[in-house]
Amino acid sequence: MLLCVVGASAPIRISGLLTDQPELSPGPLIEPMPKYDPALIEPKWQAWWAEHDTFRSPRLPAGRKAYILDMFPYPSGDGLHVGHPEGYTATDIVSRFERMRGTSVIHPMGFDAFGLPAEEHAIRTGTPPRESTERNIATFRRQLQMLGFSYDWSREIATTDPSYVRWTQWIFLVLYDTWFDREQQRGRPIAELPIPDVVKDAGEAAVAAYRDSRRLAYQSEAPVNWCPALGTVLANEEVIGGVSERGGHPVVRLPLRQWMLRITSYADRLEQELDSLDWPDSIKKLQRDWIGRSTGAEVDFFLPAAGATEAAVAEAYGQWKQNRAAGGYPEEPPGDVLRIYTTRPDTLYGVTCMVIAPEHPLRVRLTTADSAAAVEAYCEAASHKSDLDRTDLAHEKTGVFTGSHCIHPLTGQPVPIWVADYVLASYGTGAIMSVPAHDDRDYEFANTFGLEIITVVEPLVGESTALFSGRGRAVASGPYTGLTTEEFIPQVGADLEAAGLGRPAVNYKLRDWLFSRQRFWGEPFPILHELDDAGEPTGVIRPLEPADLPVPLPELTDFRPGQTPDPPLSRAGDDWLFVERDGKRYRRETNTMPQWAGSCWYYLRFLDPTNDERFIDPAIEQAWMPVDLYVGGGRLVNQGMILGEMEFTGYRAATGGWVSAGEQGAADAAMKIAPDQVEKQGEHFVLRDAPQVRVESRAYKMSKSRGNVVNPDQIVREFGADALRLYEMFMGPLEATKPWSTAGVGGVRTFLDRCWRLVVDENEDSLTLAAQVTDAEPTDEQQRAFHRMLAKVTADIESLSFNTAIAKMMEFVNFATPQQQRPRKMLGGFVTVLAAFAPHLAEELWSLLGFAAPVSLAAWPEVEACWLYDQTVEIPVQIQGKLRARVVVPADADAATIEAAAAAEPKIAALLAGKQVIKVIAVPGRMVNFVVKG
RNA sequence: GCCGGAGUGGCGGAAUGGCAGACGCGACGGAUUCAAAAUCCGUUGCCCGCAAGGGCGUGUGGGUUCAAGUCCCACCUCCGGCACCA
Repeated sequence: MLLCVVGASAPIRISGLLTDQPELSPGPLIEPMPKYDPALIEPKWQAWWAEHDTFRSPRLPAGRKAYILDMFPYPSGDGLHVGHPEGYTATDIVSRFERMRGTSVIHPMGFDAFGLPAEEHAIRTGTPPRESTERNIATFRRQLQMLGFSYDWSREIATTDPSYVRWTQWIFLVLYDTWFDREQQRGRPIAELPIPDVVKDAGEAAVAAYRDSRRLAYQSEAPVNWCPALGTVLANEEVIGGVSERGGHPVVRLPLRQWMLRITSYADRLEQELDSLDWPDSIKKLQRDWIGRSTGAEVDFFLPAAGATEAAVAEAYGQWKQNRAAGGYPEEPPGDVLRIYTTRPDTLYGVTCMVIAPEHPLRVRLTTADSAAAVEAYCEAASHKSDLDRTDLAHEKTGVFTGSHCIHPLTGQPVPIWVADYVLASYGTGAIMSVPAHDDRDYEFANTFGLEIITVVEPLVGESTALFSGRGRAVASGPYTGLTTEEFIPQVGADLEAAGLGRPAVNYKLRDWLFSRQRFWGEPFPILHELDDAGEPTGVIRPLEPADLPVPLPELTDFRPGQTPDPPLSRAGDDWLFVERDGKRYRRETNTMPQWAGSCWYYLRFLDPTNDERFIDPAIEQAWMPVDLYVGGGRLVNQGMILGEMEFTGYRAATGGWVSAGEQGAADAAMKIAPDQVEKQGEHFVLRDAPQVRVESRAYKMSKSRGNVVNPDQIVREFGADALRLYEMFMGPLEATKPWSTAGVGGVRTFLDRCWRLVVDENEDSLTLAAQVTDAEPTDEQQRAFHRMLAKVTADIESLSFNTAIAKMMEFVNFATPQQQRPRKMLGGFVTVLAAFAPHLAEELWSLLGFAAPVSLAAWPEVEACWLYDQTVEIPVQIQGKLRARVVVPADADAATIEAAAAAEPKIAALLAGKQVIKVIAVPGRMVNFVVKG
């Protein structure tokens, strides 16, 4: 330390800015800088931290550990907006705080870099997505570093890195090679799938097909939103009112071969595991609703041959029932039945029509010649509606009669079959029995089309109404009449099962995940399609070997979509597209994976980002997981948790498992948010209902309402990074939606200026410690002020209440500013606390005070409890609960003492005179209340 | 429609059932200055009052309690999520 002491109590001149260690010198001497100038000190300390690897985390934690994870940002071309640094600053404060308390902290950052915007940019400009993505990442990295976040940058990853893509593709291979064992409730290698004898007997192709039907990753024909004019497939959100959001072009729903993930296999297990998770009930409920488990029954309705006479129908129906009674209920619905799912099999006698989804496979067959034109027109129109349109708008019921009937399995009566888009093809069996008297939607439908309404349930109490969807007692229900709903459902379920006409069933709102996109900028699938001699696909699929990974993206010059929904990769050169293996010719899969394929496991790769052997070393994972703090989106938690879970299960299955069964509960919850402080905040905080959405929309509102984007670069230039960080934390609790106010940044900047002046004399020409900075011991008053501040800030960081922590630091500065003696020891302690929030300024002040850098790794001060309590306290005195006076009493005075002191207070004595005191409540150390009469 | 969450000064927001409005912004006053900026020190919920003092105040209406922003009931408003899942 190059200090030149001019006089005992004279200002201390500092000719070097830092310390006496030459290797720590920040480089060229900076001109005298008596004013707080973040533009100088912030880059200086960022460079220092980088040079000294200040925030590098160990490979394995030593002692207490904290995995502090941020939202995985998509590096958009616009760079960071002011919404981003909020969560990032919060986690950075905790990271710095924990580090200073000696915790092993891992706090990484990376980029979720696949995605649509880069591709659209490529289409517009011809720039390859990789180029623009790398440029955008560079901007993001620069901006994040500019804000002084204490990331371990040596762990930076991007989902687009070939070394990362490799493992994303590898995970897919594991999923492809895994089936879900319902009995054991876990994934197992496909080779262990028991093959039924009937399948075995049918030959190798049948066995392969059977396996394919059980794999966690499988192909299916799923409807997508195809916009011919834009030449692209659109997400549901991009389709509004049947036309594309951009351009207003018509959109059709058409089935395309897609890759799916069989998450529904996990529905029960996920729901059960929710019980064991230590999450707020509201979040659990959200999750539970999302899984949407419902129980009920499947029932088959007999479909007579078209045009058969009444007698022939009766005959065939009788035969069918006999066969069913003998052969039981078939796994898959045969062609002669319409299978429906209902949660209320007790309303079977109230069925007045059947309704199938427009996409129902039997639709064409069930449509009679007379009705064909109307049904076709209806379904054509429905295909132009996205799922969103069908559900979003006013639920006006539409539909059309197919012209045919089925036979009621209990009454033998014919029931008309309609097509209506309020029935979703993707749920249950895609067909329902309509019971207008006891279902809102069916009631509306029946009213719209003048269908019969038959009441078969009456409320247990009160009057019967035209529409009653509650539970009650059965009427007009044949042998079941008189049963309550609770008795009826199991009874009829058992009867239907015995008769082979139906069975109890469970359904989920949760759907299997669509895992493929017809896009360029995503991970290619490590899958080959076998071709025959004519070059046509044989339908045989061959996964690549792990050694073949990563499959790179081909070089394309034209990223534009084509006239058909063929993915851009199908236009790749032959050298990429066609592959030979074992003398057979293959064509690569040309779909790509969705953005979340890479982003759902980023938190694992951070722990072991350069591992070439595995996607993560199990020992490392076991040591660092679970994530201790995550401030980000609930939606991300949803999908992250569940996909993470699914991949984990697949992973364990594939590798023989390294997580013992007993530990699964804890390890499975990949995004589990563990530390106590989060629980204290409960749902208000980290586990907000859908914080990601809220954060995004907040940023949107901020920028929209102000008419321009608030750019962090500009704020940092004007006020400094420390001021921006502090502002984001100070304006309110973390979970609240806060409007951006540039004036508020000025307020916290003033606070930082005041911190600066506690240490530096601004009136001198050169950088000079303030004359008040001394080596004296702090006074008792100073000790009290400091330790109270310290205790509050420490507790507030633990509960993530940064706004009140900052308020307390401001109070401390307000206290310290007029102090004529400001002991170096006290200032050092304050700067240590400040370092978690405004690290650049803190480092600078720390050095100026003569301590060895970095304060970022200095020990967090211990709270000395003896300074937290006064000898005396001032307590309120109330009469009838109204504040009338205050008295000063010893802090440890008992109830009788303070009561006496209160009664003796002149004003109280005057008010009590002539009144009868009925009761006195005296709480030691808190208050006294007199209850009087008269 | 269903499920959450929230309503406190001009504004952002504090407040284990025990002094409502910490802290900051804004506003006002003072010191400093030739003057201003900056800085420092004050005042600042509303109403009545020269003052001492008093009254009213946490979306609305009830309730529990010696005591309610905080707990209970009903309602209003806003925000968020889910939403034709049979």
